[in-house]
Amino acid sequence: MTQLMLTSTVENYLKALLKLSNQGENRVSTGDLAKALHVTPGSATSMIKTLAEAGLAHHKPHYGVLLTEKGHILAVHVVRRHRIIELFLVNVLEMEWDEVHAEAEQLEHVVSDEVITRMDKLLGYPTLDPHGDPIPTADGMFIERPLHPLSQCEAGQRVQVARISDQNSSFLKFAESHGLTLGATIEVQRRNEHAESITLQSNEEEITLGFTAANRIEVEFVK
Amino acid sequence: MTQLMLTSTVENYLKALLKLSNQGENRVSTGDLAKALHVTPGSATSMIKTLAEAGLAHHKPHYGVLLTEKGHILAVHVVRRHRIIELFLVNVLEMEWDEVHAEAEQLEHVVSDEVITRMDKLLGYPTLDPHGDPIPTADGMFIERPLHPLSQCEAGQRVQVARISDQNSSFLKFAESHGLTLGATIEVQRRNEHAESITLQSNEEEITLGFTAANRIEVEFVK
DNA sequence: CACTCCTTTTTGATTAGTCAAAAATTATAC
DNA sequence: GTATAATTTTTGACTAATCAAAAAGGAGTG
Repeated sequence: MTQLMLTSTVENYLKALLKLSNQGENRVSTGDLAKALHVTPGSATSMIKTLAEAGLAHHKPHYGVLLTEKGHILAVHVVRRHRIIELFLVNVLEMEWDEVHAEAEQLEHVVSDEVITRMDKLLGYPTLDPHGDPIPTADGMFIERPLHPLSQCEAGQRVQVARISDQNSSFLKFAESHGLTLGATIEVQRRNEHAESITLQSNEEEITLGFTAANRIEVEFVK
Repeated sequence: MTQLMLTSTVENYLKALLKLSNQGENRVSTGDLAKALHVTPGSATSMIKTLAEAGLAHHKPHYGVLLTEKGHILAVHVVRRHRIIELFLVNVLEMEWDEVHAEAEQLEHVVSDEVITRMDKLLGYPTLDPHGDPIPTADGMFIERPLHPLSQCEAGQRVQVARISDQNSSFLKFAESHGLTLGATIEVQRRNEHAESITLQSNEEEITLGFTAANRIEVEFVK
């Protein structure tokens, strides 16, 4: 149980582990972790061992990694900082929603709890960040909404955009320019299973998205 | 002229060099630099060589260091970021003036120009930070005011506190608790050259400061 | 079971920044 | 002007994080 500095690097590994363990089965493979962080598998292995020694992750060699409770709590707090900062940059500093991710990625590692507390207060204790992602509470709770990936919606369905979980600035710009912003109401015109695409009516215009793109947009049904 | 990453470490060396070259004669000694940054002289020497190779400092071995124009510009920009952040933390996030220095010390290395520009605008293009230090303009100009160290004021003089250039939180708390805040008007009661102290009337109370403490407080004369 | 393929781990090297301690240089004192 | 003190530089070693490439492990196919 060696004591470990919570460097930016360590925090980024924790965040990636949290994200990856929530999609698909729980255990995270070294390869997936390495890809998510743009490092070689060897680098990932060595950091995994470091995290395990510090009691932040369980590691069964050749099988997979998983955060411990301690590691999970730390990771959630990094996510909380990130999302509060994003919302702060948009609501207070009036930055564009597509440029705040990169900025928050830097700030999340250096901003103190004191500052996060004050931002949270100034923002009125928000529950969602500018992309519709839930902001964990100060004691580490996520409030998840029952949302549906746009890629799985049927023709004729009227839905409301609730979350765009892509951090790529150009995708966000594209979405916005076609009326796909949080809260916008759109209607699914048709699906094409062979083309793996879905066509929407949004903002007086028709737009077709591939399933993978549509998968990154989550919606609520509108009756 | 090796290209150099502007890491936090490098920026801190540049900032320290800027500060030290403005007090006393221009050249900065390795020892003073090391002390300012709490590193050993050997560490300072090695970073000085790195800075010199990158064209950010001139180094004459065993004599001293000095920033080049390029290094100077970079250093001033770090100071600008620091002071805008400090003011932002006090004015927008309502933090205490004594706790913002440490926070800004971290943030100054990661906040983007975009964010600084927006903070600057939101604050109304300020010229002074919460401690009365001038904020350099975006093109690197300092607007210095003609101030006088409190330690050199004569008995009977009425003065206004204009700058408290100490980054130590407990000193700032102490000053504030005795009415020594920016803009406060105080009167010098007497000096004692042997005791190296100066006694002031401030806020209905009398307070005596040693010359070194009083030296960190700068004032304007009030007629 | 044996062979291949893919993934993971290990090994050895590299870089930035640091320290401790030895060596070199400059400054001070008598 | 030589000895001593103080400062600066050099040297060698260490840590965190990384990569490239070699070695080891596991899974699937026949």
